[in-house]
Amino acid sequence: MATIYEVSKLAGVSLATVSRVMNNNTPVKESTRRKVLDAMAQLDYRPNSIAQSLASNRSNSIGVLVSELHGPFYGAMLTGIEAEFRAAGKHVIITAGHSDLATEQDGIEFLKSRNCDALILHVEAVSDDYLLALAAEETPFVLLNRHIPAIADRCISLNNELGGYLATRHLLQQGHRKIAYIAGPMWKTDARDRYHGHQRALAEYQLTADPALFFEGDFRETGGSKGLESLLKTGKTFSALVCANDEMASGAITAARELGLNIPQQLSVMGYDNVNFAYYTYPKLSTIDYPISAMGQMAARWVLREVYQYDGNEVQQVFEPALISRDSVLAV
Amino acid sequence: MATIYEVSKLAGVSLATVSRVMNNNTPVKESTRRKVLDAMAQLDYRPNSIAQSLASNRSNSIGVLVSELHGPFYGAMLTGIEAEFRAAGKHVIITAGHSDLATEQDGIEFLKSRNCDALILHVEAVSDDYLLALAAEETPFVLLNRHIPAIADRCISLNNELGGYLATRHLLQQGHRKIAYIAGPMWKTDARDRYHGHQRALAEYQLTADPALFFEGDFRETGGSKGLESLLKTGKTFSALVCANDEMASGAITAARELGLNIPQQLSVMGYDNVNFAYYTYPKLSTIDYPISAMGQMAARWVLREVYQYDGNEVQQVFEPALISRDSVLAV
DNA sequence: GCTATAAATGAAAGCGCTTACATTAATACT
DNA sequence: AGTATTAATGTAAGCGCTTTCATTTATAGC
Repeated sequence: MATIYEVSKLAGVSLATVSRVMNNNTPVKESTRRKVLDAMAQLDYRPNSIAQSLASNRSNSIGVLVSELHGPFYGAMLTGIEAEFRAAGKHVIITAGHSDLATEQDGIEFLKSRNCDALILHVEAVSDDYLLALAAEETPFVLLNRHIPAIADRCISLNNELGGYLATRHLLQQGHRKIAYIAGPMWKTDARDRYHGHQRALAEYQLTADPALFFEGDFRETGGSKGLESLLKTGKTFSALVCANDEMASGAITAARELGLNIPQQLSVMGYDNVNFAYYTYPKLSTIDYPISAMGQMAARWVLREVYQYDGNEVQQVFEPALISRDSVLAV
Repeated sequence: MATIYEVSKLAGVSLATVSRVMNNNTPVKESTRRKVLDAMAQLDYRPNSIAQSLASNRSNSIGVLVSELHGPFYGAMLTGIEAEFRAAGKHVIITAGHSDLATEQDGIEFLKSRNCDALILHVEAVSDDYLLALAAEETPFVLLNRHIPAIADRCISLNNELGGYLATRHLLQQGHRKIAYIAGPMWKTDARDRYHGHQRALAEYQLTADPALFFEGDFRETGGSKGLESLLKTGKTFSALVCANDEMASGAITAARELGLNIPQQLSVMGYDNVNFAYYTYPKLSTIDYPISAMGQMAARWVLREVYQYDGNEVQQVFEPALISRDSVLAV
């Protein structure tokens, strides 16, 4: 592999000049540039990105930490991120945090140790304080799907409250009045926000959430099935169920089917996230769209702007969810 | 950030010695090692991985190219890969090829330019010749889900023929005799192999595939729905349908439902891949398990062995698919 | 044509490590 | 004790670039 030195020799210029035409950050006479470019082509020269990084103190790599690499949600997010960076010639180092405190912290350390120029974090287990401390360090980062007021400018998040509101309002508009709710773990902000939206929609209809029709799930399929069973056992009737995410909605639907409950005829169900498989369930799940891919892309843009001084596109920090009406909700 | 130089000064040893305790590739007296370790701890020293890479000509990074970052399939694969490398302190650079020739080639160039020590490729559009040429270059790589005889030692693939065989045999064992087939694009090896397996199973029952009951799909949902409609239009009857992947099976099931066909009572359906959502369909999809996560992990091991001289675990190159029997197939 | 200023280029010092080679310290053997 | 080995450590030359600062070359102004 040819080095910059050989290029400079062949072109009859100094190392510095070759470097200049590569980075074109300093004016170079057109004729000189030509010579250098020709020499590069002739030698099939490719700059050594490691050496560039060492000398410039820029790795051109961005660390991304997500909870899981698989699953419908994170894939979409990574797609948005990667596409944006690839176009900019930056590369993405990924790692998984598995929603576990130690693993997330390790992951962040790992990425820092790889000299990432910036980090995009989708962390759940790590505390606000930890992130605040991290913000005081030199590695810049953006938070996806998390809102910490003190560092709001580094947060890209969804208006979860609005999504919760939209889901329940949809049900109310379809005539439902007795609406059960299966929440996510209430220690998670997004779970709480979604529930608050639910309450707000109810309030608009002069209703309040019935504690008996509330179940705290775990955002996983079994949370939905167990939730539905538990809800049914209370003896309280309800004509609709909103689940705080699609996995739980799917679990609830499956459980309902096993109990001989017809969906949506006997029970309308709303999901949340609009994850890929929401389209594959039967009936097709009505849900709230979470524009996660766009949000990933926006996180990438944030980095491009703040870290690499790209200008252009404004960064949107708060995203709006949207109602996706499919077949799991019936008017009553 | 402290450098190796400061550590060496504090510990009262030379740079080389510090380097030695870091890499422990050369014996260092225990007392010296202690001093160095203490100094490191005291300074909160973290080696600069870029500098290490430049000096050692090893980037400790592995490039991974997959068709898509989202989707049920690749996520599982990435999980397997990342977990293995993370444990080894290597990091993974990912990029997407989108099953497109130019994008795949670009992606490979991109990864090479990032000084990856090795590449793990899941490529579809790029030709065998291209890969053969790549094999002649210096960057080592493994191919996932592709088999090229001339470089068989770098290929990790599934016995697709066996999977096709298992799917159809399952149907035959359940008493089905008229079996329709929706294939993937027949220019893809895996699509062809799966179909050959189908034929072999039929042959064992003294049957041959009826061309009228064959449809070439595209591995996507619409391929399944269009396939089923087309198959139905021929007027030929069939009691079972095997689809060359789960997406198409899901499309076929949805189309069937819209046409008032009961699954599995009136038509048994087999999928292929055992992708995450196969569990969320209704009825739950009987399918062929593709151990893609394990295969990703194995690709990582290949790299660890061949490139980083890890010993231990043998690398398994050909994987066996397995039948997953769920609810979309009924005995007749 | 000569100086003042601006534009283009070059020289060389790092960036923070690894590693071949040289040197010194420790151990073994007579 | 003195030499031969072996083990442990140090010295210093890179790895392939970027970038500051100095120098040279071109342009302008008189």
